[in-house]
Amino acid sequence: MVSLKDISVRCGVSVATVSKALNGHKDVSEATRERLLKAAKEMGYFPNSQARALKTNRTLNLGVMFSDDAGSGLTHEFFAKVLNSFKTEAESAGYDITFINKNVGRQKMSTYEHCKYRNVDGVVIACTDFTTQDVYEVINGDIPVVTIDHIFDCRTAIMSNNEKGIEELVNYVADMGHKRIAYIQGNKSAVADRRLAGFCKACMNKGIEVDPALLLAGDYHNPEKTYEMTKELIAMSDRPTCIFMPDDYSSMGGFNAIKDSGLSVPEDISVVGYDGIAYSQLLSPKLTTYLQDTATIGSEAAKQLISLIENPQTTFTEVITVDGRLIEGASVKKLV
Amino acid sequence: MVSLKDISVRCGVSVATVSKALNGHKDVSEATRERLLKAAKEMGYFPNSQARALKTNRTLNLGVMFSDDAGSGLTHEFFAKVLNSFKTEAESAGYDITFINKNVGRQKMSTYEHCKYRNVDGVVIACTDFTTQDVYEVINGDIPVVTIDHIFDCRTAIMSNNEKGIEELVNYVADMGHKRIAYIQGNKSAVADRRLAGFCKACMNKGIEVDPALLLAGDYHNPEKTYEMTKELIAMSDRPTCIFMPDDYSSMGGFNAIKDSGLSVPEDISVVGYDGIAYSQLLSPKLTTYLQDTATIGSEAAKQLISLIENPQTTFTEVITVDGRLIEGASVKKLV
DNA sequence: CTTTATGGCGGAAACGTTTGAGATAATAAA
DNA sequence: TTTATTATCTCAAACGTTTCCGCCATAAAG
Repeated sequence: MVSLKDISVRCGVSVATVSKALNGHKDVSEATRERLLKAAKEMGYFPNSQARALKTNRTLNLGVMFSDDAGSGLTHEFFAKVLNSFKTEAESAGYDITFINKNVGRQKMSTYEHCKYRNVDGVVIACTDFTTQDVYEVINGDIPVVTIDHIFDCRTAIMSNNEKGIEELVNYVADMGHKRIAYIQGNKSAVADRRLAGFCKACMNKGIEVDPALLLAGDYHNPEKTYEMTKELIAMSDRPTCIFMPDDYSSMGGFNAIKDSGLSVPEDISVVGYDGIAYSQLLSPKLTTYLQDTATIGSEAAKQLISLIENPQTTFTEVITVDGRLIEGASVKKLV
Repeated sequence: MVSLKDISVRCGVSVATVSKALNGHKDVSEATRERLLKAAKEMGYFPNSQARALKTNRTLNLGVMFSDDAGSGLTHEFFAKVLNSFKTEAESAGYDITFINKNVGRQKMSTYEHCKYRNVDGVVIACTDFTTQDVYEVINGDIPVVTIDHIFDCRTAIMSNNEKGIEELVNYVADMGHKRIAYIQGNKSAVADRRLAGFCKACMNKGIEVDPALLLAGDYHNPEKTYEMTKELIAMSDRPTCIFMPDDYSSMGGFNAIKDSGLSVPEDISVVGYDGIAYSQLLSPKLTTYLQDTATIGSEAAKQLISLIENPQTTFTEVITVDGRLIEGASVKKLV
């Protein structure tokens, strides 16, 4: 690999001058700067990121912390889309991304230690259990952090507007004439709490009674569980006319439960999802759901994180809320 | 951050000795080694990966090169699963992974230059157009490379056994009594070629005529296109009794086309997919498809790549074929 | 008792950068 | 003419490792 030294000997200047020229310092003449830039390009020079990092304590690397359990993680469309957008934004600012985890390799280390070892400039935490020791360590550490869909004190958070999303769905469903609305919730988490709050609030506003019997505890991303819950709801004496599923993916379980009961969507029972994944619009009937703005969530997370990194003095933390958009499918029937 | 030097002054030995003790060199007594290890642990020492990389020219970082266009990349379940498995295997060997691309950040650089800049120890290439300049540069470079689902001379490749997969599907369908089988292919690529070869071969073996009119050019991961193609097939005077879809995701388009034509699966027309994604088993009827062994593909890619890295002398390149498994759903009807 | 091996350790250079402090020369001000 | 200022560049240290080489004991061999 061609180094600063190679350029310096070729051009008859010192290494320092080359470094300064390439980094745009002002104490090098325009003439030599151009000469050096030209030589660097010709020789195919690229800075050695490790050497630079060693000296500057900046790696231009962003850590991504998430749960790679089956069902969440990379194969989760929401996370994949957020990550993709995060990646694009980060890269345009010159940052690369590295997956951070409890590395079980040669050295056993915690997630936070992993961050330190790799010297990431910042970390984004998403789609994971936020109540673990590993997360706390990172949150309490001295590395810039942005969280997605979870709020910690003194840390910037990007929040998908789950409350508003559910509210819009409730309003839509209510306007279609539904009164008995069931809600199969996702697993206990900040997101689930906010959705539930939105659900109750919107129901109140629409004058719809929230029957506790219709609030079931389900799981995100778990069609089997959702199948069961849906069956339970169907078996009820005064069955709901509409079911809120934990998310689009799970809703497939709900669809099947309904079908297996000899009923159909939306004639006999209406269904709404959440997420707006691609598949939801390939179903028939198309699913009425709430599309989370993953592009904005990801890019905003990257922007905020980079801002924290590049302005270390800012102790100011923000909570940024990202709205989504209701997608009207054909899974909710208009009641007379 | 605590460094070797910190440990050395605390324990009254030289930096060199600490380094050697921690790296398991033999020229340090068992007594001092233990003393130093203990101190290192107490002080919370972790090696500085950049400094180490600078000296050893090994970063313990693996580059992942893929296409992040919409439709492929992270949101593609096949790739996501392969990546996840690759990641797990790599991490257990102490490697982290970094996404490699044409970085458009501060410095404009090609993918290969990006590899050099980040000093990745090796690169895996998957799910991308293998005929681009960017890929050639990497293939012809001096970094260890493993490719997935594409074979280059002198480079190790992991191949999902597409040929066998299609063959098994054809055999299954033939055994169910089908004679007129249509095949909507994916976009022109090595994978598509192999699948077509498998298709033709298996048909011959089963004594089934391959009607060119039933071999349509479609796209992978494109339900809309598949919808159209399926419509065309349905409109034919002597309509096929079974359709091979490009992949499971696309098959949703096929399902909808059939439904929209007032027909149903599998009563009127049978369907098989490819990939074995989670959704395929949530459809009703469940899709008969071929599950690619993404876990093995990913982990094998990592193992091979690491082996190439850690045994630099081996000029030996392999092509490793990974079989999958047919999943029998209910989308193929048994003909009398 | 001298030589030779060996086990344990330290010195120091090197990897490729960045950066503040100095050096030099030219220019401007006094 | 002297002094101050500026522009341009070099020196050298530093970042945290690894590793070759050499040193010094002690032990084994002659």
